[in-house]
Amino acid sequence: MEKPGANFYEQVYAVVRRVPRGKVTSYGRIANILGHPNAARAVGYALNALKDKPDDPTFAPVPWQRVVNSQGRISIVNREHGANVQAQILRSEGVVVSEELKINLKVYLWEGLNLEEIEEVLRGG
DNA sequence: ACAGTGACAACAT
DNA sequence: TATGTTGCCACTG
Repeated sequence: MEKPGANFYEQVYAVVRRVPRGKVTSYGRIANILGHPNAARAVGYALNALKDKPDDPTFAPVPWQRVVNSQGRISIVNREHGANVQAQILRSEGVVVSEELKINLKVYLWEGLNLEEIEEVLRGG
């Protein structure tokens, strides 16, 4: 077993790994899927913690770039060569990101998970 | 045990 | 549309 609290992070990662290439979702939607409707900030915190994890080879990569805020806007400021890193990665996946770092959720919003899939995630998948 | 922190979200101006 | 404010939560020292 793991310590209780850390499980939330793993659940967040499990959900994000299900977001397909070319689609995006929001911090709040992930929190909702996990049954914590008001834990959007914690989701962001969990993704931020990824910076310390990639070293572990048993840790499957998480497509963190597919998570944006409820307005469909990128919430990170990481820049490289004058362009937002997250925006560049998303564009490489086929997602149209405007100059203002906005994404049309009407087009690129991930449908989410059905009940069965959610239970699977909560079980640790 | 407890106050501080952050990749949010909803609401009020 | 653009700020500013408030509520939330898991994690950390």
